[in-house]
Amino acid sequence: MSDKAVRVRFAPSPTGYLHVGGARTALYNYLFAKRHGGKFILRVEDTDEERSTEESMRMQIADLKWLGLDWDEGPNAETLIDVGPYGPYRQSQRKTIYEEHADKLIAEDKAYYCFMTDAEIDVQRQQSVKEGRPPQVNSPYRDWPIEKARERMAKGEKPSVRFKVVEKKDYVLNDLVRGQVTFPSDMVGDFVMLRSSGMPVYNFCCAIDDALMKITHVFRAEEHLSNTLRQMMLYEAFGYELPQFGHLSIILGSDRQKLSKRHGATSCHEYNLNGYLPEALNNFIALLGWSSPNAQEIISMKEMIEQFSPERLNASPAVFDETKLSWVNATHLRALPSEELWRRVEPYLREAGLTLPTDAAWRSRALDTFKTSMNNLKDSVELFRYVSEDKMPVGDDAKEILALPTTKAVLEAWKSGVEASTSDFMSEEQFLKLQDSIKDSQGVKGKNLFQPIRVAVIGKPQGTELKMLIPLLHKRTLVARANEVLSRL
RNA sequence: GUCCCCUUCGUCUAGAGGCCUAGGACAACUCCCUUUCACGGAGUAGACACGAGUUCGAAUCUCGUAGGGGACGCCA
Repeated sequence: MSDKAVRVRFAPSPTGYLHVGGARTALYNYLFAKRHGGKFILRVEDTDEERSTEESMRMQIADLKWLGLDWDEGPNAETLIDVGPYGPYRQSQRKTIYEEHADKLIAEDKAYYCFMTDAEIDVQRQQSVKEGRPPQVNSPYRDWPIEKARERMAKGEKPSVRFKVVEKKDYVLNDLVRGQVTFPSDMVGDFVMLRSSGMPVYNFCCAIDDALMKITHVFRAEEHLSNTLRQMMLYEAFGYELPQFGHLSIILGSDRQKLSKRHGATSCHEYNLNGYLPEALNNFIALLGWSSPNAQEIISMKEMIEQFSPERLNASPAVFDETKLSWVNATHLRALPSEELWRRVEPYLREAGLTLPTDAAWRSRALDTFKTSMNNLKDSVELFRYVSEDKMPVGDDAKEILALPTTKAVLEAWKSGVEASTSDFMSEEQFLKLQDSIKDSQGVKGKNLFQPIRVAVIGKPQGTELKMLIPLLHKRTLVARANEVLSRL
């Protein structure tokens, strides 16, 4: 590793929400920067005018913030105003930089104006494929004198600018993840640097920006591996120093195809909405392609920063396993102190419109009894519905219990017992005493005793322990629910 | 088609030539705890893609085959 100050970047294109694959790329870059006391830069690759939107940029920024992946340089999360000495950080605002670079290469005969039309390019490509060659273009404008090109431009024609691939040789990349990778230069044809619209193309601005922003290490997805050849050619042409590259394996869906929308939730935003904790998502995606040296499965951001090293990055693709994510999430969730858990759960409960007691002791008690059955924050809604003052639905699975010959008497005894209680909330001991007295007076025990009571409390025969549940419910709710069930008998 | 990358339990992975009778985690299954459900605890089952080579010795190195993925855009 070089002794230069570490500078890494995450460079998303703003087209929709942040994808989990992008989040993992961002995470690794962030971890590497923090591990080495370096800088983490956010650069927006918005050169595709058709698809890029500021709205998407805001969405991705919000997702990054949610994950806690804060950047040192780049657009400010609220104002979008650039922060840092190497701006602008949005490629659409760097056009003059790219033009100057293109002009330099044209002047040095390392690039040229190309007037080929889409149709001409298409014909060539098809011809190449037919002849078993790679579908590269051979531009007839490659060796045109510059004056001739300028004449046509003066007439209003808008050419693209292509890089001139000249020397036939091998480019050797020492990849941090894959080791030595050799690309023959004829793997690519003369590629476009500047579109006829004047907008630069990914490979061109990526190389220039990484160089100008003094990026030292580039962790990015595997699909960019073969792009690296073009970028190496550009670095060479400009005489810039090449950063270190690490090409990450891609994330697959359960069918082993590249993870995409049809696999279900793929954006961080959806996981956020569905009640996943950012620390859990970070934990889970980090382990898709990286492993902790001490085999930790549950790991905090702080620990990941301490432990992260590219040598433990895995080059083979990984399947995104929702079931394991769910476990990781549940584990993080249960480890949260109750005040913190309440803070996270509260928006979901509020959205569901539940009427709940407001005192802290009640909340923490409720959380303690429910968190073992929660896999995500959203699960809290159904659980808290039981202890809210709201009407509860009585499920079909309660029918069998309600049909028991002893049920009616048990529930009448239950109801009058609750009504006789002197406090608003029964204690665990009071409940146990009441249950015992019903057992004695009705001669019913076991399942036939506690299941009807549970139905009269939560509307279904299975669930949380009654002695935990009852003290969370106000007397009037208990009575109302007992009445509701009794009315069905 | 051409080039590049990848291949260890169902899934994520450990593994840097002898520590491997291949370890861990999720999931599955069994048992324990428990008047239910969940949590928790203890177990069981389950993998080196295939074929050659190198070596005293290969999951690990080399080559080939097969399978998967990526790139070959005026997308990123």
